[in-house]
Amino acid sequence: MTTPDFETRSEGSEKTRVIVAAARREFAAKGYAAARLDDIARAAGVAKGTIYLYFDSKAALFEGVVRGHVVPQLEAAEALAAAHDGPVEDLVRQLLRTLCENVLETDLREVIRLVIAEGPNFPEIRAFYYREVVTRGMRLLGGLIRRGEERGEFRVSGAADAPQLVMAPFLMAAVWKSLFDDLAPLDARKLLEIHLDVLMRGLRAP
Amino acid sequence: MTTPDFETRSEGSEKTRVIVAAARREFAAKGYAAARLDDIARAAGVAKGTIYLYFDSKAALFEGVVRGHVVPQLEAAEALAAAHDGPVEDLVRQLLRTLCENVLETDLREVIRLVIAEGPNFPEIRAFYYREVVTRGMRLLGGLIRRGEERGEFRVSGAADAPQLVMAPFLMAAVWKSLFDDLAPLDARKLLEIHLDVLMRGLRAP
Amino acid sequence: MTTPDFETRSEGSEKTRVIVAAARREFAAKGYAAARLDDIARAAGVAKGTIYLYFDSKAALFEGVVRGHVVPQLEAAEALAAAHDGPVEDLVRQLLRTLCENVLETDLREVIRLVIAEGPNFPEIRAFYYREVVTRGMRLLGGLIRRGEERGEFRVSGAADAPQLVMAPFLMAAVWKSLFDDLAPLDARKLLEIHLDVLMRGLRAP
Amino acid sequence: MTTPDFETRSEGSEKTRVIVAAARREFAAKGYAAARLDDIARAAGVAKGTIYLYFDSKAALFEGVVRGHVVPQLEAAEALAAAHDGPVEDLVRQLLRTLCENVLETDLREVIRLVIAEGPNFPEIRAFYYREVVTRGMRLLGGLIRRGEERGEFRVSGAADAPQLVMAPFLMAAVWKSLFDDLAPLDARKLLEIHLDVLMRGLRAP
DNA sequence: AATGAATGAGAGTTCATTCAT
DNA sequence: TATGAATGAACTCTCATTCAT
Repeated sequence: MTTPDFETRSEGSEKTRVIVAAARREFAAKGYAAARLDDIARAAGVAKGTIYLYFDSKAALFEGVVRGHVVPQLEAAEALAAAHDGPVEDLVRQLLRTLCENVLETDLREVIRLVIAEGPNFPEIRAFYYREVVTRGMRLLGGLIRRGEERGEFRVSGAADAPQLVMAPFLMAAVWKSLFDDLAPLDARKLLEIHLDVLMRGLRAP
Repeated sequence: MTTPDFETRSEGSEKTRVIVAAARREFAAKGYAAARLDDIARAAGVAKGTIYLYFDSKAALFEGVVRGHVVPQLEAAEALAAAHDGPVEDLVRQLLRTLCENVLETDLREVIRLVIAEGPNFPEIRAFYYREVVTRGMRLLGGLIRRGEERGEFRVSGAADAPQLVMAPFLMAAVWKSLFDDLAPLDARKLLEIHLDVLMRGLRAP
Repeated sequence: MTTPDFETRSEGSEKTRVIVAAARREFAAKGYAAARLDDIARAAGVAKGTIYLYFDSKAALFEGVVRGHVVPQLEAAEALAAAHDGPVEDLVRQLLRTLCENVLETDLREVIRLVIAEGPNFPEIRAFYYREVVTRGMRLLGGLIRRGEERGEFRVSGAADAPQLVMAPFLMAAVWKSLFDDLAPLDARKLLEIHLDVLMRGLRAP
Repeated sequence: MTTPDFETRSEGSEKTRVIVAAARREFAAKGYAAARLDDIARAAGVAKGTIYLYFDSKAALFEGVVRGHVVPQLEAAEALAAAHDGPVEDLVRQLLRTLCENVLETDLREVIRLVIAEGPNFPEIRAFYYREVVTRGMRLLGGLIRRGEERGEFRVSGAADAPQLVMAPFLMAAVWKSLFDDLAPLDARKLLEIHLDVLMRGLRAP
């Protein structure tokens, strides 16, 4: 009757994964409110009632979607950073390129839009996302900038306290591709390359 | 089914303005689907049916919200740019500061979040926003960067073709404040100042 | 505040007639429930509120429609019968022909359909119609058949007690033309002529 | 939006039959527009939403009512005619008596009134009724009259082309009983007997 | 007398959730 | 574990009626 705990849920069964994947597609396509459990069930190839064996509610399913797909990306980034040795610039470039490939150019970017869209209605998702994604991401990037300053690669600017600036064009690209790509396709890689060029020149020690 | 034209709607009557303002607050707080016309009517101090004297449907009301409040900001920016004479850097700084004050620090920033959130469900709003806001904004900024290059202020980089980079931290701040400000308040002005410092250093001619 | 009485209402003013005529068209086209006062007002060239100066309610307006247009037909028939001297058959033929021309082939036949359609919801209309139209019509026809029997034109059958039989094809034609005329046009005159031939042969004394 | 096909709907399930029966009663009592789905659901002993599992809309439910209950009557009549051998007069008398018993004296006669009342608003119902009921009925009766003429029972009159005349008193009785039976009860059998007497005398060969 | 903006009760429809099988 | 028929609360939208002007 109760919902299996998070581990069970997100890694337990193949069926869970199928449902979450179907839910991600429907939520991304219609938004939280307009997505129908009927459609999610059909897309997942299960009966509607079955979803309730794995998730307490539509809201819990939505949480499952957000939880299940973003954190791994960040963990990969953290691992990359930990392993890296050498110029910070190279690492930052590599991180953004990887994210571009794995997120911007897949439907994971829609999960970002969903968090933006539904955040105010889902305090727990907002808090989870802030805690598990935003904080960790900002800490990672802030640390890299500081490392660059210490290595003498970068001049000392306020940027270590504003790591959002590194990610801002990434967010811009995600939003653009979600909203306007049919009206004006965006070459996200190119945008990010120009961003990195300008940013690095702006950060570099004289 | 169709929306009365923009002039009629947004400037027609005091009542229209009251309804749109109430709708903006409700949509911002709950999102399009979860906002209830009952609440909008109550907040506007009119009866539910009255809304339908001014708007054909909930969707049309939402369009009214988006249409009515964003374009004027952009027009102000265009006017500022047209009137400006002198270093481009100063103008760009002034534009972002003005937008920060008028949008980021008011509930207009919620309209941006609403467009992101509901865009996929409202092709007309998406198209309108792209046409009237995004295109015009990008054209304005791209033109400024090019002007800076011609004036010898900026080196020639690809940035004139990626004016999104100038606005990206603005978008980031808008999203952050909408989602996380209670968890981690963001000083948008400071973020934008650091952004401008780094950006200008990145753009400036050697 | 109160509604002017029936005389005032139905004969008092030109405006009343205009409203009732517009109402008849709308009720005939859409039925009572689906007809909108907005449309009736527009068709009558008056404001919606004006209708309420002449009629207490939508129901009262509907009553006005039924009252105002059927009784005169019957009175004309009664006058014709009173004035007639000669074979009953001729008179009956003339009556049906007149009704055909004045009712079946005008939109008055829609009023008949409206009474059938809405009767159960409007006890007063039903009672009025029964009292002022049906009873009088049946009395008239029953009297004519009896007169024919007395005159030796007709054999004595039960028909004087079933005057509905004379009118039944008239009702049939009214309904048919209202429902099926676009699918299968009915020549009401011809139908009535055959009816009269068969009927008279059936009634005639041997 | 579309209606599931006839077989599925009217014979599919017991539940369907229960809903349609309840709907018939409510529609007959109030008319299409004034009947409330709440009441239909309560009368059927199901929840309001359940109706939508079986019918796409109120209109589809109404179609179900009309479709489900009239055609079988006609089929019975056709079977009777096919099986009959002997004087046409006997068969016609028998047909009308059967219809009187099965339709006029049951609430099926209300379905007829509903078709008259709502036909103009339901083109599909009108077309269905014309095609499946009216046409077939007229063909059947016209054929019988012609058979009578060929057998020498009837003289050759135009009646074979006006089979509506046979049914007209039936329609009259249906309408009368629906509208006026509380004010002036009609003995439908008696009316039809007189009709048949007069009609047969009118049709018979000299 | 006439207007038409405003009202608000009421209806059809949807869909997350439940539960007997 | 899995199903899907059934539920009923909640929503948007309509429109007869009112009333200040």
